[in-house]
Amino acid sequence: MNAAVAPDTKTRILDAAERVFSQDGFDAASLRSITAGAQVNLAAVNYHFQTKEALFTAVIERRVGPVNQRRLELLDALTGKPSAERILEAFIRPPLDVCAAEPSIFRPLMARLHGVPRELHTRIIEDVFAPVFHRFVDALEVALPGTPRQELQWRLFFVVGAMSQALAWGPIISKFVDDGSTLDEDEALTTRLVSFGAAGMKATTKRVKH
Amino acid sequence: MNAAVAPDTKTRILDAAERVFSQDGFDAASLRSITAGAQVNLAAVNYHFQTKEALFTAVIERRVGPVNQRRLELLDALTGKPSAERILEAFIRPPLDVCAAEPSIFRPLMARLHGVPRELHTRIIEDVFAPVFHRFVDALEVALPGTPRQELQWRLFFVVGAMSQALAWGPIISKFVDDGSTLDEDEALTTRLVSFGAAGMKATTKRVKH
DNA sequence: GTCTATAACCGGATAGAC
DNA sequence: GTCTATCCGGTTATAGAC
Repeated sequence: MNAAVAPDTKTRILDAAERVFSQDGFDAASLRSITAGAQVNLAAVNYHFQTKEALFTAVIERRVGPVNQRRLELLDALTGKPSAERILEAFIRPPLDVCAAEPSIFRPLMARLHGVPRELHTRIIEDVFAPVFHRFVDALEVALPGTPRQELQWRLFFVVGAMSQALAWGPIISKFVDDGSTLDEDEALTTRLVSFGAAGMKATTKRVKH
Repeated sequence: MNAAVAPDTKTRILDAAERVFSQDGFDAASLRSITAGAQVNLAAVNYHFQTKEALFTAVIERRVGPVNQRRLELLDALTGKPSAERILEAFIRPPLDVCAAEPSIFRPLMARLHGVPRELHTRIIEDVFAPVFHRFVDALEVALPGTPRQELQWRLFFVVGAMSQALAWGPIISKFVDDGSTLDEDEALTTRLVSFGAAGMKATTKRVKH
């Protein structure tokens, strides 16, 4: 009922922190620029979040939870014996939808989360992401019988990497892609990732020369 | 002839910087920890490299050049009408070989380079990596006729992401992979990436529901 | 070329008033 | 809950001796 009232201090800090962490990364971001953006006092962040690390964790958790929940919803909605394509789409679409909503923020934020792990990220990834990851591996095991589970795990990891790469470098990818398409955003990228990833998932491993 | 003499100041700084940047990232790394590791004075780094950014660039360039040169050598050595597998192997093997040589340093360093772009990285990537990238797209265009060049560019980008992901998270990937294989390092990872990437390259794009 | 010393500044965190 | 003021340590970069 109450339409978009002015957000409270804690929310304003989270919003501003999201912007600044996304743009500068954890180390280069300063609490001062965050509090300036949130138009709150520097001390407020310590009152509400204690430390910079805890603030970062809060920023990530606010976004990562819903994405993973949506992934599982889409996965559970698949009926029959779903193909690798449809399983991957359930995995890929939720984060890309969020990124499409506000690219300048969520794209680098997601890409950073999947980038080089800091102890900070690791806990979040392990606790929140690992269960979802394994649910999708389970589904892929049904869709692609005969492929060792371990292989499917590696390949799903590769898909995460491909997605993360597209998010991170999307804005300047035109430097590499010839035609004018700055960034076939949203739907085209999802399609590309799904068809690439599904094909990779189905690969028949050949021995490379040894 | 002269067997491994003590490296000079400039080289010691580069070596130490490589370690520290790799471990902490550009922002969190401090010149003080670098000069401590190199056992040189703080001012030496400014004398030899002027700024922290220039030092970082020098660190990257020292490693990235040889890797790309080796990539092109392997590509040129392919005879006949090489398959996507062999082309991708020429692309993937050189960086993975370097990473295998000293995993704790080069894995995160390479992964950081391909991570979220800072203005800093962007120039290096554009100048040094883009020409190599296009050479490989050329080769893939011959190997996979009928696939639009633009599509091949996106997919090679995805391969870079998969590789980068494997490098970045390799050390803790055992949290996700069920069996004990902490890290099928080196050869097995190359094989996995080549077969996954080649299959993805050959994907026939299907329309995702719209 | 390499050092010491220091400039000039910015970082996170906190104490204590209101 | 929110502010002001401040502590204290760390940062890059440079000036100038040797």
